[in-house]
Amino acid sequence: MTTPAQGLHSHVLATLGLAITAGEYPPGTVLRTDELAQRFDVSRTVVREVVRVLESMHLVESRRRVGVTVLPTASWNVYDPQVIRWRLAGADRPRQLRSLTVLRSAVEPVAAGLAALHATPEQCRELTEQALGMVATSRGRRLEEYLVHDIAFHRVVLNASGNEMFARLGDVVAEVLTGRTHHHVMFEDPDPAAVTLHVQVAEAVRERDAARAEELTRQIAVGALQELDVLAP
Amino acid sequence: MTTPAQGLHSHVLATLGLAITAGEYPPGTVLRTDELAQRFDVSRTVVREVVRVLESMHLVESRRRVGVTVLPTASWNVYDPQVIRWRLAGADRPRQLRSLTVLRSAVEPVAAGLAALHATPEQCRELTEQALGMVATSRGRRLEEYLVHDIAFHRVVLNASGNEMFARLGDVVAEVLTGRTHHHVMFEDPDPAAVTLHVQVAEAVRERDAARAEELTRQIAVGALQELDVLAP
DNA sequence: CGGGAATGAAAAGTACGACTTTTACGTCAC
DNA sequence: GTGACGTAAAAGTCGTACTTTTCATTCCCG
Repeated sequence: MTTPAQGLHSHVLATLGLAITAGEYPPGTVLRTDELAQRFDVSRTVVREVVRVLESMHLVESRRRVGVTVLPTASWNVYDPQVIRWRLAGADRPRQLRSLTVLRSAVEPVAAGLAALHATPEQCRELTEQALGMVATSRGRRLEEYLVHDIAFHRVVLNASGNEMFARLGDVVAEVLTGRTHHHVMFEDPDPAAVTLHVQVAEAVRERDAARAEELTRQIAVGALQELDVLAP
Repeated sequence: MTTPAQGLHSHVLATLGLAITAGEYPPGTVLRTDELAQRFDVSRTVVREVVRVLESMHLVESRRRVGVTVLPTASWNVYDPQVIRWRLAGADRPRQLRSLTVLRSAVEPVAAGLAALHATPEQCRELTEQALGMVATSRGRRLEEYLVHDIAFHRVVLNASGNEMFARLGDVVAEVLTGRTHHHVMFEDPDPAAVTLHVQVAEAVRERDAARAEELTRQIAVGALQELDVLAP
């Protein structure tokens, strides 16, 4: 249960962050720093630093004479990669996967369209390479290898879009894809239609066909959403 | 230069965060906690807590025997509202506005489509009300009032989408709209076409016409992007 | 002359204790 | 019942002492 931790701070932060995002402390719950220090057997100094970080993620709010109050989900920094990781590791992983997939379905098509306009030759090459890698590993239960190419592919698209906000979603997409793959108990091979679409996106980007790249990526997104509906209706 | 600050921590955090995001410390710059403590005339405790928060935003990295290293822009948590605010207040505000507007153009149409499916009657009412408010204040240089309605409108759409990730972009949109309005020196009235589109989006959502809501919102987004191109080509 | 191990020191990490400041809450007078 | 007031609880701040990690220099041996 308790992570090894290379540093007291990390350990306490991970434990508390996970517990809060998992809903173990309902919103409104108040924690006291002294109590936490005692519970984790660390100094108040360490606890205070952890609380400050949690506060910057809007998971908690610290007020004098009251204590550290757990905030409602609505105010959490749900874009913080750390928060995303905690939530994906916790109880409402399905809900979280759905939210993130919907976000992907909005962002990635537009990113692909922009990538078609801005991708460097190097990025085009990389894109094609990853797409081919997906093809090569799409049969014979080589899901782990497939996943690597899939993640790399989407990361290149997001980076090539030239938009910094899109680029930073690379980690999120990686988490989603990883979560999805590992959640399906990894038996079936990936959808052949999806594989083909990825190859076509690489083509469209190489040919600078923004509209086509966008539309194809939208189809990939639709597929991902449908897959979710099948899994958790 | 130094913010008033109700709390030493907030003050130091705001000052340092702003300085770093403004690029005053190029990536690779190392700061030492003792030095910072001296500079701000606070204890090392306070500085350490600030550094921990900055670290959680991936603005800096703290390593033993080395110090606190400023990280390159690519690793910053650009979705952190605090980081967004700092950057919008700083030097590369134009770049930042553009990035965020592109993000909006990807997200809001999809959100509007979902809103058409999920909006409660109360949300529909609110949407119509804000759209009408925009119409009422769109003439006679009542830009401040117009802005309030505009922000409220987009916030309702994002919330009504039922997707938590979208909902949390409400603050971002608010910042973008505010920044845009205040940056145009506030003389001209808003584009009448945009006003009409907002009214129509409200209609489409009320009538549960997802495709139309999405398409209309896409047009709003296109308008916003063009506006940017005119301002900063 | 080169490379690897021992050594030293610099800076962050952790701990503790004392003190300050804010503020929720209960009390008492009106 | 309402409002002023005092109390105490908890976070905020500080200073200091100590530990741990790790970079860099040096020195020894091959």
